[in-house]
Amino acid sequence: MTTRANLIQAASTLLDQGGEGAVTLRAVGQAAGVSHNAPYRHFRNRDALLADVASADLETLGRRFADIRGSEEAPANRLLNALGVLIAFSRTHPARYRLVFGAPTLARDHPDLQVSSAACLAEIITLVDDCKAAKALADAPTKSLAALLLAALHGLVLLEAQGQLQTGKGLPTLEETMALMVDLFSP
Amino acid sequence: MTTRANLIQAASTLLDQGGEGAVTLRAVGQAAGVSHNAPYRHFRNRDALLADVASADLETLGRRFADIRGSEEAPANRLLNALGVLIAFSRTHPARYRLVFGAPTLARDHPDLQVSSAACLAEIITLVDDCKAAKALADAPTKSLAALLLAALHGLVLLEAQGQLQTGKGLPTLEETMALMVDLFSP
DNA sequence: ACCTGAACACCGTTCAAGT
DNA sequence: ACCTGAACACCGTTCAAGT
Repeated sequence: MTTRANLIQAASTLLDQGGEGAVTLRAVGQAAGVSHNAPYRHFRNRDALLADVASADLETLGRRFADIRGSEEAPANRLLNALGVLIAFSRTHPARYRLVFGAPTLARDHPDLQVSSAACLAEIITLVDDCKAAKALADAPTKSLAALLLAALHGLVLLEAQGQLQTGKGLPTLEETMALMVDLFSP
Repeated sequence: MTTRANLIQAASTLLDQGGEGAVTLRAVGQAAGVSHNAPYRHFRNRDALLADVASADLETLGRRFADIRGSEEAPANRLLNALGVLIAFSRTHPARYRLVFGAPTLARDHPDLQVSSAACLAEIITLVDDCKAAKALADAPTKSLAALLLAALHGLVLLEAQGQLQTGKGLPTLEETMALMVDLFSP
């Protein structure tokens, strides 16, 4: 493993364990077995390291979406499965999820991250297009539908994380609420 | 003006001018004309100050939603107007908007903020209920519809801020995309 | 090319002291 | 009760120096 990959891995682990605040360059360096300013040989600064962590996660998610597209499920279920992957990721890696989908300032300043983000969004757009072709979604602009679905999912994740969406005990889960949305978007 | 109100105001202004990173207690203190640790007499720590800034904005937004509910518009337009208020706020005060709707960690640790947030969400729920009564929205659970609308709006704001939603030049605005969503949610 | 240790400026927070 | 100045621990970043 290259030092650069080690640093990205260390930052990911720290994000999972202690949130963004725990990702100090000193902690990252120590976890990767280098000094606290060795990262500067591989990333312009702390934000650039975080942007690369986010890009790596977006590429992994994009590959999983592509796999789902090739699966045997019906188009609407493929779409729901992809959204389910995002929901699961937001629960197992909340800080990394927030970095990927909830850090607009980071994306604005790092074109590479914008590219990864656009590629991931493009996978969702393809899944939505498949649904439209199968008459499983209304005939509205694909980009608008995809943006609304992804946006709603992200907003629900945040509402849940803020405690505004008391889930459980008979109340609908995020997955069920997204299924409702897809249903309402059906023709 | 009380010192406490001065500090909240100073923090709000700093958020608007330089984002969350600009809100150091030293800068807040200086802008309010007190020392850099005077805030500790009024707030437990920096996060508590930020939570109070967010609560203040949520109360202002809630009052505006209540006004909109009492307006002469049709229920669906009242709902769209309320969503428009949020979109406008996200554009004129992006950092404050992010604090209110995109800082789950802050909300989790500050019950007061959760209460303000729930009160604001309750206003949206009322507007959705009015739409349902007027047959302007499908007969799905009100809470789910309201959560989906608010969530989608928030997600779109973030996508736009990340540059993933190239708006303008013929492409739909956030307001138009939300109008599409409300339309798709109509019976 | 990659890494290290020292150093700098900055920040949140605490504390003893003042009125 | 409210405020201040000094101090502490921590952090991102830079730099001179090492291999």
